Amino acid sequence: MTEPVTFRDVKAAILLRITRGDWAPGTLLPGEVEIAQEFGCARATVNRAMGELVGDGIVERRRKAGTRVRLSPLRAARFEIPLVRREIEVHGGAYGYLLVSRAVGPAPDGLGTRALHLVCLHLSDGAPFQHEDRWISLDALPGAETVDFSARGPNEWLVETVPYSEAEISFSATLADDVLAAALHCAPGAALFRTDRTTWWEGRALTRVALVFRPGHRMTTRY
Amino acid sequence: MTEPVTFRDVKAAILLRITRGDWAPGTLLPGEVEIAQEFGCARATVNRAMGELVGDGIVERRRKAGTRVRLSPLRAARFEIPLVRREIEVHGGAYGYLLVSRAVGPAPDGLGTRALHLVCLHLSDGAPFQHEDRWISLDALPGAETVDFSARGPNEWLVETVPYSEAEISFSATLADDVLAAALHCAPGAALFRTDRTTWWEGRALTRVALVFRPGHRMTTRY
DNA sequence: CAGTGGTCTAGACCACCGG
DNA sequence: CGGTGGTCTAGACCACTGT
Repeated sequence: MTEPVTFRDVKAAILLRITRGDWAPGTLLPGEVEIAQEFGCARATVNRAMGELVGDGIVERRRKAGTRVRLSPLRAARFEIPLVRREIEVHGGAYGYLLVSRAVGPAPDGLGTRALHLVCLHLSDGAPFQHEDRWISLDALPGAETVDFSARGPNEWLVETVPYSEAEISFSATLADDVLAAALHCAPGAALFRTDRTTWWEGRALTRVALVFRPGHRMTTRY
Repeated sequence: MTEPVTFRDVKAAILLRITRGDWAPGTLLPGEVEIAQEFGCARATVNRAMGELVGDGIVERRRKAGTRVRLSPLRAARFEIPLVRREIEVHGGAYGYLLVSRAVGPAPDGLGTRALHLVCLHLSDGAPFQHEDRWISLDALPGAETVDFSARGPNEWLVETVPYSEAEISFSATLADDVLAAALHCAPGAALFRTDRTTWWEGRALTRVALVFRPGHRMTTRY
């Protein structure tokens, strides 16, 4: 018996030809049957390898047209969005939490009629790490009104309560106003990294949060 | 003939049970054979559906142990990193480019010995959109020294020359100093969104770039 | 219309790892 | 050890879409 050819073998071989320049951007690749013959494997194996190359943004495929090397490779970066507690603990810090304010009132746009407004602070080794300004829709999550958020952050409660939801997230830069500067122990006018996230479940907006990090924070990934 | 059950059907059905709470976080799911029987399909179909759920961070699988709903769902966001030109044109702007300065000198850390230092500006409808400060290793890419970057940005040349490379990217916030403020037509002290990227090919660092966007820039995605 | 990729099936073998 | 998922195969049908 000869070793079976795995889809990883095929993927690596194809990728090598592309990165080496044998198959330049725009090139039309041979069909699946032909490649399968060349490698001595089943067409399904080639199909899986190609599927991954599509996912990696290396090639494009269209029925009848065939498979082409993308003209310019699709650059996509994947960021994991950890819970603050985990993020701090992974970096070796001791996690701390502080509820700054809590109020119930009319909801801001898109969150229904009534909402809970929470402001909290997440600490690493006692020093401010992240400032959280959150609205929770009481129309969608009435239970939130009676939860005690003085010892544990709302994000942890939300993850338990509605673990699988849709979200939109955006990154931006913001200036430290007096409130943020006081909370994060930095100078007013500092540049801060900011994350905004809105979360839906079954089409209803549940919560909207603005997270502002202490100065110097970075989000990093490889691709 | 009855309709064939697709892997999408299976994935959607499983996902529904999880989001509905029938299968709470931590639950052990039935084995592939059992699910295949329930849905009246081949095991391979279930396997593919489960594979996607793993990729989406919904479940975890281990041989012998079986498939479990993740305790806390893995939150990951995927951002596409477009060429500036495309990013501007997609938003309906007319792309413009300006080479601000060009110099050859000793390379900064990690880029070898000699490097090309370029500063450029990318414009949308004539207004500054992004400031680019780039180093290109002349050890790794000697050809860059003779390229004319006065009419076209170095990113476009790089994409053609080394289309498939490894990169590390990070996002942060930065303050507008006098140079940035002048380039981006904003007030000194404004908060600006910044991207840093280092690119390797076959283990050698090729280029390092800092991209600073005009005030108010956001990076957004859904997940 | 015809050629390409997309998917399903039924069966098989195997690697891994929990009990 | 034995049960689970991981993968390969050979074959088939079909959807899409360029020519």
